[in-house]
Amino acid sequence: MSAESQRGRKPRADVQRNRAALLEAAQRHFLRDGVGASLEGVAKEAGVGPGTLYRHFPTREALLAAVLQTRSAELVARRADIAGLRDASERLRQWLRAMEEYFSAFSGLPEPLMAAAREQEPGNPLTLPCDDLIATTEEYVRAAQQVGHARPSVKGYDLYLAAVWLAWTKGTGAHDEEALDRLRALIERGYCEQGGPE
Amino acid sequence: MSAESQRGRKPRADVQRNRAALLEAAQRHFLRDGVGASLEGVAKEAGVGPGTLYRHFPTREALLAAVLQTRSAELVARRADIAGLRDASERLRQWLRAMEEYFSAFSGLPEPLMAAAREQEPGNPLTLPCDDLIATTEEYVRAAQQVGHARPSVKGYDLYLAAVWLAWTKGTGAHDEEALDRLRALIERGYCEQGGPE
DNA sequence: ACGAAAACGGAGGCTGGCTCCGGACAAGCT
DNA sequence: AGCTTGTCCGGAGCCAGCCTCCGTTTTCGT
Repeated sequence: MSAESQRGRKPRADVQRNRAALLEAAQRHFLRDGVGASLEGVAKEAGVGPGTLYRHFPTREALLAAVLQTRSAELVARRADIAGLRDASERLRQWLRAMEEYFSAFSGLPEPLMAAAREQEPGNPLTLPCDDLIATTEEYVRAAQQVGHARPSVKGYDLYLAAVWLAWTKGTGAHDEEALDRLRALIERGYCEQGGPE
Repeated sequence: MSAESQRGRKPRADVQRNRAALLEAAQRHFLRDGVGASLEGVAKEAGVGPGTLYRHFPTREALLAAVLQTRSAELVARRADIAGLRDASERLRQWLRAMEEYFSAFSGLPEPLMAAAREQEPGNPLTLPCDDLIATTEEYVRAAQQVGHARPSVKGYDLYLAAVWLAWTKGTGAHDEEALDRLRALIERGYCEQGGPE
């Protein structure tokens, strides 16, 4: 645990303080203005200069990944809830909903998510967490397939993309909840074995 | 037809020339750099100043809408081809493909498309053409429903959103053609009546 | 050919991203 | 405590792109 923090010299106090302040300010700005929020504004609100921000987080994606890391507690909580469900198909459905909500945290989040999924070399700090989510989705899909509730041709990646889509539509397009429900139903009929949920 | 061009005074020659040059330059830039291309660059390539560009097209969306208008010949050609098909479900399928390809013309096009679908007041120049496409989709959907090839609960708007999604995924995410095919199949199973295309 | 109306176009203000380096400051040693 | 050293801070500054305003130029009608 603390073995890593002792490697090399020592962790300076102001570094941790600034990092925490930046993360908090960034989260607030992302919540209010979306992922395109002004980084200068974030730095100002955190009480540091732009240089400090860019040293801690060289790119917007790096900052975003760190903030998302902070919020990942949501997802692990959801996974715990999901584990209690009996039906594998219900677990898959709830997992997709959990991802969709997670991706809806900040307006404009789906774009960098897609960009991260594209890159093979992890120059993008979002790539690793995304691959992790895709792998998790794949597990849920496999379980649902084994009980005959998901078509064999469906991949975890497909449903991950579908979750990103729903989040994107929610944030970008019509905020019509009816339309979103129809879209979710459409996706579900698309991956379920003949006949769908009913 | 020409009644409008004679109303008031007359259309100046340089206006038409500049407008045409702007449209051509804009199309080239959008093709190369996506919809976020530098408008200053467009103006420079068209051989006019920024002021001229903004007088002709007050916003980026207005320019985009005009360029898209230019390209709509594609779509009407596709509609003519589609009209020759026997099966209503095949017509719907082809129409969705046609929209998907049309929306893939410029990288980043899906975002303004979604933004346009959201607004009710047509301050956005893209809103009208989009509503037109949605209405057309609705027609194809109705026809497919009447021969029992599409579920009654599906709306034209849903499949329009799906087409935008596919274009977005193609442009933004993995360029994996296999994955796109799986996504298309998923959508299709989602809107078809029990059993899907096979 | 001339005058008025319309259009041009570039200078310039503004915002936000990103860099670079002189100065400050914390950690450890004596 | 005081010093040394290396890290870290932070703002001045540069660049790119958006958009506007107004003096100048072009065009059309007579």
